[in-house]
Amino acid sequence: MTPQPGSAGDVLTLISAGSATTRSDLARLTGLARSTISQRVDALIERGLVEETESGESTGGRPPRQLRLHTEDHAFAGVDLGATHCRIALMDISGDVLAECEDKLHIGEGPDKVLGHVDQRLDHLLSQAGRPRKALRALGIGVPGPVEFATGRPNNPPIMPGWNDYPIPEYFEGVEVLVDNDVNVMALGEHRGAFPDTEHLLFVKVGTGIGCGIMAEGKLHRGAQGSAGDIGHIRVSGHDDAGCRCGNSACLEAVAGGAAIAHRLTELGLPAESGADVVALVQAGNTQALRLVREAGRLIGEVLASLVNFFNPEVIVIGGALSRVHEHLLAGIRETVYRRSLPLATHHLSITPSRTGINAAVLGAGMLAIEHYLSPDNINRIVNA
Amino acid sequence: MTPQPGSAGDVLTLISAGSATTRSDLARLTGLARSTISQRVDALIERGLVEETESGESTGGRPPRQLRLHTEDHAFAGVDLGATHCRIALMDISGDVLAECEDKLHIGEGPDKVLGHVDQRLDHLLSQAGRPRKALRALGIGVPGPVEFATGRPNNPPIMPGWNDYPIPEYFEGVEVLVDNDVNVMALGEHRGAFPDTEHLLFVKVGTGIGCGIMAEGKLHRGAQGSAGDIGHIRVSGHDDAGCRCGNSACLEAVAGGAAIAHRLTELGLPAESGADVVALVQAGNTQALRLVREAGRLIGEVLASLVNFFNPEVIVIGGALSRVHEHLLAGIRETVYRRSLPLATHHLSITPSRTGINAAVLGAGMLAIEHYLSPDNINRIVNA
DNA sequence: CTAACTTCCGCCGAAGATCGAACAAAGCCC
DNA sequence: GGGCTTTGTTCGATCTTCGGCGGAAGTTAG
Repeated sequence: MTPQPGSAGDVLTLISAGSATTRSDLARLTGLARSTISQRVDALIERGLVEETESGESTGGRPPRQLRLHTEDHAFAGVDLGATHCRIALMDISGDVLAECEDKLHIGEGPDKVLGHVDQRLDHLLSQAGRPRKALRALGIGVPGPVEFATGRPNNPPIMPGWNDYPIPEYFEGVEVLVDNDVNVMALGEHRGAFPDTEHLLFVKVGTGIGCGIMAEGKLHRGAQGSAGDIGHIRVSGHDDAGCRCGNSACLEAVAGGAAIAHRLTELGLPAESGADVVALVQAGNTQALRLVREAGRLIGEVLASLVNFFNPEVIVIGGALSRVHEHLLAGIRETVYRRSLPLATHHLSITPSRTGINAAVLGAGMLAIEHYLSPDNINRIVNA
Repeated sequence: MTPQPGSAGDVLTLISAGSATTRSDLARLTGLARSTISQRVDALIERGLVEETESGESTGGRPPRQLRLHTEDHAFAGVDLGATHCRIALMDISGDVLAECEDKLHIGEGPDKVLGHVDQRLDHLLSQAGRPRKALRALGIGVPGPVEFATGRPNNPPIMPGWNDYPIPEYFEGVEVLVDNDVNVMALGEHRGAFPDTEHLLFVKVGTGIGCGIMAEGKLHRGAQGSAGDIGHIRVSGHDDAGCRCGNSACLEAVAGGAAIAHRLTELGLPAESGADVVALVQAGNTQALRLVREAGRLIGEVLASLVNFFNPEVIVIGGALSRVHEHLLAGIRETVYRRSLPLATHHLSITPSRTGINAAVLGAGMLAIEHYLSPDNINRIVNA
C-alpha cells in the first residue's frame, strides 16, 4: 500500500527536495525520534545514497553535520529527441549536469538507428564523466509524439515514421527507461527547474507545431490516453479557411505555428521554411515577421484564455523555438488572455518565457528518470534489499 | 506525514470502498498479519465505526464474518444551495440517504436567513431519521458561485449578494463544514455515484449558466484560485454580437445557456424566462425550441472539443436543468466533439447524460462531508484518541 | 582561559507494534 | 463422525521505535 511514513524513502525524499539538510531537520519534519532518524540515515549512507559533508553553522550549540545526496555512484540521463536533433544530458542524482551533447539526427531514420546513436552517445558521455556504464540507473526520453507512458511505446506519432508501438525501453538493457511526450518532459523540466513550488502550471511550446504540458498538483497530467495537452488542433475563430494537416480547419497550429507563419511569410515574398527562419527574420527587425508573430501570440492567447478559465493555472510558461522572440509573442498572448479570461483566474496568473530555455526537455527527461529512481517505494526496495 | 500503511484509517478506507468485506480480505490487501488486522478491526468496532454482520458464504471452510460500516451512530448531510432552491439530504456513513427535503429559497436573502433555514431543516431531518443532533459529524454545502475551499468563504460570487467572504463554516457549531462550488460537488456526486473507477471526468452543468466540474485522478481539480471549470465565459466563434454579463462578448453562456435560449425564444414570440421554460417547450414538441437546444449543444460541443484535446478525459457527463432534454443537447455536443477533437482523445471517450440527475449536488456535497470524515488521518485521530 | 550553556548525535534499555505459530471455531465433504 | 478447509483469536518471540543519558563540539559569559 502506501509507503511507510518516515521510511528511508521518505527521509531521502526530504533530503533530495532540500527540505532537510540535517538529522535534526529530519526529526522535526517527520516527527520521528532522533535515534530513529539516525538509523535511517545510516542505512542510506551505507547504500551510497547519502553522504555527510562538513559541519554546518552552529546555532549556539554543536553544529549539525550536513547531509546531501551522494552524487558519485549513480548517473542518470535525459534524452531530448526532436524531429531533427538529439540532445542528451548526463546528470548526477541531484540533477546537476555532468556532460551533455547535441547532434543533428532525423527521427525518421527509425528506432534502431536513432536509439543506437543514443546508446553510443551515452557511453561517450559516461566515459567523459568518468563513470562506468553500470552507474547509469535510469534514463528519461522525450519524443515528438504521443506515447503510452506505462509501456514507453509511441502511439501513432505523425512525425515518427517507423516508431509506432515500438517498445523503446526494451532497447536498453539493465537501465530503467521512461518515455514521454517531449512537451510533457519540457513542462516537467521547467517546473522542477524554475517553478518547483507552483501547483498548477502550463508549459506551452510554440515551435513548428504548438503543444502544451500540464502540471496539476505538481505532477504531470497525461489524461486518459496520454494525449492531454494537445492544444495544437483547438479551433480558433475567424480562420476557417486555414486547412490543417489533421484534416480539420482553423486549428491553432495551422494559423499560429512556426510552420504556418513561415508559410505566410513565404507568400509575402519573404522566403522562410521553419520557425527558426521566422525567428531570424524577427531578430533582423523585419516588421512583417514581427507583425505575424504578434498576431500568432493573439491567437495562442485566445486558446489560452479558454484554458485559463477551465484549468486555472498559476503560471503559464512559453517555450519552444519561437519563444526566442518572446517579447512579441508574449505581448500578443498577454493582451488576449487578460482581456478574455475571468478576473479571478487572471488575478494571480503570471505568463512568462521559459527560464530553462533549450534545456527544458533534457532536464525534464532527466528529472523523470531521477524522480522515478528516488521514489520512496524504489528507495525502500533498495534499502531493504 | 503520510498515514501509516495498514493503519486503522487505511483499513476503514478499504471497508468503506467495498474493496474488503472480511478480515481475510483485509489481510490479503494490506499484507498485514491476520492478528494485526483483527486488532485494527476491534478498535474500529469499539469506536462504533464498523460492525459485524451475519456470517457470509463459506468457501469450503469456516465462513468469514462480514464487516461493514456501522451506519447507526453517525449522520452526514449534503446541502445543495441554488439560486432559488435548497435541497438537503441526510445520509448515513455509507452514503445512503436517510431523509431529504427540498424548498424554494432565494440565496439572495443572505447568509443568516439561508443558513438559518438550513440549520432548521437539518434538525427536522435528523429527528425524522431518529438521530440526535450530535450524531451529525460533517456537512457538505454546494453554493452557486466561486468559493475559497480551504476557508469556506464565497469569493465575489455574482449571484449571491451579501455572501462575499462570509465564513460559512463558522455558522455551524460542533460540525465540520466543507463548502464548494455547486458544479464541483455535482461532479463529485456523479463520479462517486456513477463512475467511481473513472480517473478523469468532466461534469458539464447546462442550466441558466454553464459550468464544469473537473475530476482529475479521481479527485476534484479546483485550480489555483478555486475557479477552475468556469467554462461559461469561454469564447465561441461566430457570435461576437452576443454580449455577456461578464462584459465580454461571445461567451458560451451568453449563446448556449438556458437564459440565452429563453431570451431568443422570447424574441421569436415564444415567451420563455428560464431553462425550465425551454425544457417545457422542447418537451411539448416545439421545433423552434428543439432547434435552439440542438444548436446550443453544437456550441457547447465546440468548447468541449477544445477541452477534450487539452484535458483528455475518459467521460464527459452532461447535467443541469437542460440535460432533461439531453437527447437533443447531446446530439449537438457529440456531433461537434467527435468532429473537432483528435481521434486519440475521442476513441475511448464517452459523452453521457447525468445518471444521478437532480441528486448530483446533494450526493456530492454529502460525499465531500463523508470522505472528509473517513479520511485515514481523521480516522486514525479518532481511533487513537 | 575557563565554565556554563546549547545543540547534535550515538548508545542502550524500555515500551510498543507486528508477526507467526498454535489453537479454537465453524462450516463442507465423504 | 472424522478429516479438510478457511476463519479468527491468543500469546510469546521478534523487530521497531522511543526517549533518556552522556559524550562531542561548538557558542557565550565572565
